[in-house]
Amino acid sequence: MSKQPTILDVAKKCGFSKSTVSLVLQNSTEIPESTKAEVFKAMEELGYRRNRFARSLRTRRSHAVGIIVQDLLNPFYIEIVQHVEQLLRKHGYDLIVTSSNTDPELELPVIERLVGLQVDGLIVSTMDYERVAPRLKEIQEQGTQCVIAGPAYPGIPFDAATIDDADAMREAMEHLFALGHRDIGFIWGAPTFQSIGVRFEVFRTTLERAGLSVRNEWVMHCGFRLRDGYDAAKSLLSRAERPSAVFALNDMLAMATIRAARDLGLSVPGDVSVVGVDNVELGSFFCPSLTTIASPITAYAEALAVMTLAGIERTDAVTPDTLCEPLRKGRKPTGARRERVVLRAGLVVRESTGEKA
Amino acid sequence: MSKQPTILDVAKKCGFSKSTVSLVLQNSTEIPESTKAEVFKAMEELGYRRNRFARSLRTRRSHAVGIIVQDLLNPFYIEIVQHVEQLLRKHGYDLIVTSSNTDPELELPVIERLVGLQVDGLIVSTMDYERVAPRLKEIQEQGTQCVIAGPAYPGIPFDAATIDDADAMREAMEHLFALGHRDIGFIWGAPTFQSIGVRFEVFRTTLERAGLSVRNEWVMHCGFRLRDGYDAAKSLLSRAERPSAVFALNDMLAMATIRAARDLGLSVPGDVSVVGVDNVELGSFFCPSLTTIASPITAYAEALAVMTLAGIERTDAVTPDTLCEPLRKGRKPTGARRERVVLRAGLVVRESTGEKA
DNA sequence: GATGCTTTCTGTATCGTTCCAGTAAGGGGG
DNA sequence: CCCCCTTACTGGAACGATACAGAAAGCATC
Repeated sequence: MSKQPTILDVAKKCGFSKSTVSLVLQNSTEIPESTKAEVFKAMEELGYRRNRFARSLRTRRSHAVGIIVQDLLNPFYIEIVQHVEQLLRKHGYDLIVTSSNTDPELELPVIERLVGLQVDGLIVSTMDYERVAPRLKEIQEQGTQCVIAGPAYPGIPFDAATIDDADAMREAMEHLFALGHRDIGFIWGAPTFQSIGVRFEVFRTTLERAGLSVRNEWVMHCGFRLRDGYDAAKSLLSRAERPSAVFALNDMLAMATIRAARDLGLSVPGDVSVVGVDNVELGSFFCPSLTTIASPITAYAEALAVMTLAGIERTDAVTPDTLCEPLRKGRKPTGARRERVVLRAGLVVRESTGEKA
Repeated sequence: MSKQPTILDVAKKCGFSKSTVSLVLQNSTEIPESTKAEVFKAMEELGYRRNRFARSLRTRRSHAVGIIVQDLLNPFYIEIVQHVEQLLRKHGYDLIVTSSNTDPELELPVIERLVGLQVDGLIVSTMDYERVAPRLKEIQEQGTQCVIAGPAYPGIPFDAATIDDADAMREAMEHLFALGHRDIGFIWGAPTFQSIGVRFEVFRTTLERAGLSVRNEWVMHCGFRLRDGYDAAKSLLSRAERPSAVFALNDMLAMATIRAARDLGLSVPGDVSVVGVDNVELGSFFCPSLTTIASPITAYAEALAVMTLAGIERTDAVTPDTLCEPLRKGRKPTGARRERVVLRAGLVVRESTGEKA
């Protein structure tokens, strides 16, 4: 277990001072190529590896970004995470992935864990904005860029990327109406989650505009896990009067709903039509495949990554090695002004919706 | 953006020296409770947070463990990750989750990233053991505990946890034989992945013991993604002569296979029976639900976590604050002797297998 | 009252970087 | 020849914690 070489060892080996080696490491323009080559050669020969702790201690930058999502078992979030990770890595940042596991109580503890890891940026997808916001604000004031992934009030003090699926929701409702459905149920997760509220509002207003109204006994609250969706759907669909179509808050819940219908001897879409949200890949392989609301995941992830990086670089006028030219361009240091990106979702019609029997 | 307080600030505030404050932070037994209380109070009032970089620089410990899995879109790995994470956190370690995304070429780069983060331990699920082993050995020699998650040759120089599904495979084959199946196909992922080789050997020998033999045109090689499985299954099942049952290397591939069968107008299990591996939760909600080989995920994750922690603590006779009593107990510092945990899998019969038509 | 042993606490060196002020060498201009 | 500027490099002080040797006080022992 031999000791790792340090820049001092490298310096001795190549005959320069440790300051010079450090400058080479930072890719400083003050160092001529010939010197860099010699230093790199020495590093190579010694198997030198930069010590991240020392660097971070000195620079107060970890070059890591944390993301907290609601449920890693939902492929939707995995896809986002993977895209964000790729983009961040291109700019020299690592992504640390965490999840609250659909438990609102865990959100703050998980955020604390990431703060403990001293990330430079934080991407937060929360189920309970009101609860985490005060702490996030503190964190942001301490110099850590915070970005909200998900619905955001107009005036919030964070950069945010939002998927606006109101139009897609309306489109989905029109789609169901066109197929003859009038009796539509709604299966949703924890009521605190803001975007759900938005979706439910669209659900209500669209129904009302069509001369219908929400039937409360067809609105099921449940958790976000498959089991929760299954139980909720089963109890919804075994009612004496049951809806002919069901809106599920995400594709996982939609699949569970279909399974529940099948277990009750109902066919999908013959007896019940089901619409999901997220367009996870598995939904197109499910039998029947899911009609769902598709979000522009790549663009969403990109927005999150870019805002995070921009925020980190902005608050950081000091260290030149963290500078990312492509990001700097076109961005004035707006200071308190917050960025807001809104992306539109669309409807994908597949097998799980059909004409009312 | 005020500066974070340091132990020096805390020391000044409560009138002790920074050494004392540090000892309190390390929960040293040398400090009386009364003093600890005073110090904690000062910390509280200042909003002190321990600086991880400084600590890690000094102690050469990051209190972080890295895990690299093959595919985060496969819930099997997510479940493992979640369990491992919980256990590690109980002992004060963070888990950093990464994935090679089923690309063997990415395994080494991802490992390098984790090394760059200076994790104390590394849990590796590799698709190509031969390729990563030399590097892992180096890493281990530098003092980072490496644990292999997955198949492992008897003499390998790493701790390892393995799921032995040979018996379950045989059981599954017997199950298919009992249902009248003689023509069985095999859909597998990248051929380098060691456990697949094991499974295929069991497949072959079981067939041969039943007086049958492997038909090469029914053995499909494909990647691990849903799309790959779908394409492979479609081409397999559209052969003039097709198998009446198909073994898929994991549940994702099994679901894709079922979808492919359906798209070819074949019913499952009417025309084709399908067996998967992993027992992911979604498999029981799929229509038809999956017959699959179930691994003891919790025990597996626990084995991985415990071996990782034990290895970290073992190589680390110095710092008392990393000591974990429950782990130390019953473990002698065996030095070079490597731990090996083997867990047995079992068959879960559900709807996707049935009598041969 | 000198000695030794705890218990409780402290001063200082150290971890491996980066930052900053500054130096030495070389060249050009007056 | 002196001055100034640029280029290439360097020494030493941080960063915020832990490690270690040792000090001071209290008490028991002989």
